[in-house]
Amino acid sequence: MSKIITDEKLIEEFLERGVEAIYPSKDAFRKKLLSGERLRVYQGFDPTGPYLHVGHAMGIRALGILQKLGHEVIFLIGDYTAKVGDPDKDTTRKMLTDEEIEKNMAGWKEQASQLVDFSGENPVRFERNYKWLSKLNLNDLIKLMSNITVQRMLERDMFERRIKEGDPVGLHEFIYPLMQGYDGVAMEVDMEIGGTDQTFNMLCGRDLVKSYLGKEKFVRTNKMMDAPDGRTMSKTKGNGINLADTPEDMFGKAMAYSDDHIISGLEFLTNVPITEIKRIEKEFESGTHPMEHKKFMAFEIVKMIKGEEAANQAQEHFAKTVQKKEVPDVVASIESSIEDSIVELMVSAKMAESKADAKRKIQQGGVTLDGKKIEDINAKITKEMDGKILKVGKREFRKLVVKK
RNA sequence: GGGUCGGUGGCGGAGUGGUCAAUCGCACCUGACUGUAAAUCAGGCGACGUAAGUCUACGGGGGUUCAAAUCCCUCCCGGCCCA
Repeated sequence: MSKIITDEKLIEEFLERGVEAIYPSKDAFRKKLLSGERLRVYQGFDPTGPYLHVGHAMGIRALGILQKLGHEVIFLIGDYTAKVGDPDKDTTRKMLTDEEIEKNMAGWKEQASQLVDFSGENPVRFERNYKWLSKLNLNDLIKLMSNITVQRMLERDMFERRIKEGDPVGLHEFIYPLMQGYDGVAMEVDMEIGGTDQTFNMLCGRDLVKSYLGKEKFVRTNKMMDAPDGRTMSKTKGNGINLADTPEDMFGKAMAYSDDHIISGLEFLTNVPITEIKRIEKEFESGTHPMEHKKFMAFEIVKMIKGEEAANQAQEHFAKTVQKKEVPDVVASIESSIEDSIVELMVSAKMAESKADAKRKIQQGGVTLDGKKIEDINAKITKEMDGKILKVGKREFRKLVVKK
């Protein structure tokens, strides 16, 4: 059992950065953290997609702070709840099969381990809610349901809207908040962390913990960061900056944010001190070039997840390939033989989806060899091409290795 | 159980016998431009084929027809209303 630390700086960091609200209040939770009591905290993740993204990183990093403070941290995988599907804004989600869930879960530990520690003397623990939810019987369910009123469910604006517009609302969707809330009961937690989209579910759970265990479950809601395309970042849509992305991709995706996301990006997705961010915000207003700030943000995002060295490399890569349009330092090579067709080579190297796609790319002028456009869709590999760089689109580079 | 509407490409959603590989929007791809992988603009977007064309595809199966996503039969699935 590890010692509880009451480092005020870390505590303030936990209470402030990226936080929308803490229930019942920040002060109450600060007091709790300072009390020396060891708390059990968790965040749940539904395995609806294979990749965690930087939005999840906000919560995971918050868990990491509590881990450092010596508290007991649980990384909950909602393998059972994912089967029901959290009610979406306007659609009923389809239920996932076991295989899909297993597939999506693979690699999560690795992705999350960039921000929390799954080993050491106070390791973050994995749980799966299948363990307890699958055992609930009808009596248990009825008891659970008696804690929440239909009125409260219907109040949820998402349901309200769907009903008004004649969109279907599955009855099982009402059970979702109860199941999520029961997780907290089963694990006897003191706090749950989640995005603001989880507020309703988490507060239902707070009531359940109070009623079943007679104690307070604190709730921290995180502000939500948009994806670079301006929509909400989502595992299902796959539009986020993923924790499993290469540093180069992360950097590039971060640079795709519009300028007005820079400040919130710095606050939510990096470790840059809040005071520093305030300073940048001021500088921003006085008219420094946003590009520099955005690069700084991209750099810091990569640094937080992948480390400083990777961030440096990613930045260099971006400057080279995107800004100067040069060939990057490290290029994967592909083997080919003389007389192979370029088109087929592109397909086998996954630079095009099909031969038709490859031909289209050539016809549209998107394929170059050492900077020279390939015009002929029937072009064949020659021995002169050995060692040259084949480029497809803006950022696909392969070095040709021609076997004699 | 009764009535009714519907199941079309990754998604949304047109299309009701040939001119449909299927309007359009989103997503995606390529190009131009840009501080940016943003925005904008242009083009593309089933597969195979240099092409003519061929094949596969409009919930599943069967049928009518010279010809079906479109008509008929049947099965499966869903919405809404009534009981």
